[in-house]
Amino acid sequence: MSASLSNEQRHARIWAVIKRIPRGRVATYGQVAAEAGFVKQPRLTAQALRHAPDTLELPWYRVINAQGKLSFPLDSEAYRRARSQLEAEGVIFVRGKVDFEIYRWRPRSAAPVLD
DNA sequence: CACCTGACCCTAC
DNA sequence: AGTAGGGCCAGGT
Repeated sequence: MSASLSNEQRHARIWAVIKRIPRGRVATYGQVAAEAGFVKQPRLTAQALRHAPDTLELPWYRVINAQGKLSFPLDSEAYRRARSQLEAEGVIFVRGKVDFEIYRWRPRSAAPVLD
């Protein structure tokens, strides 16, 4: 991907992807990055989220790590807010984890996997 | 320029 | 299931 993109441009692209995650679905940091055109750069998603202004009202809680868990300390406010939001949308946690088979976001624009 | 760190990921063990 | 180490890329010091 172009290395001449500014951070704001990169963040904006990632924010746009996050906005597309539907209610009751989740996506991983790596998935979001790849969807925005930044393969193997999951940390870019984390960075974009960290810099995201609240006014954007992004569904940040729908972005979880590749293990199906929330990337926050269990006793943090962020964890509680994210988890209750997801549960309010119907996402079920089993032993602190989300089942990707059920809740993973599958964007239509994704490259078709022909087997 | 050389580390160090991160709302990460993957593969072992 | 939990931990360890390496990989990855961008920013900060």
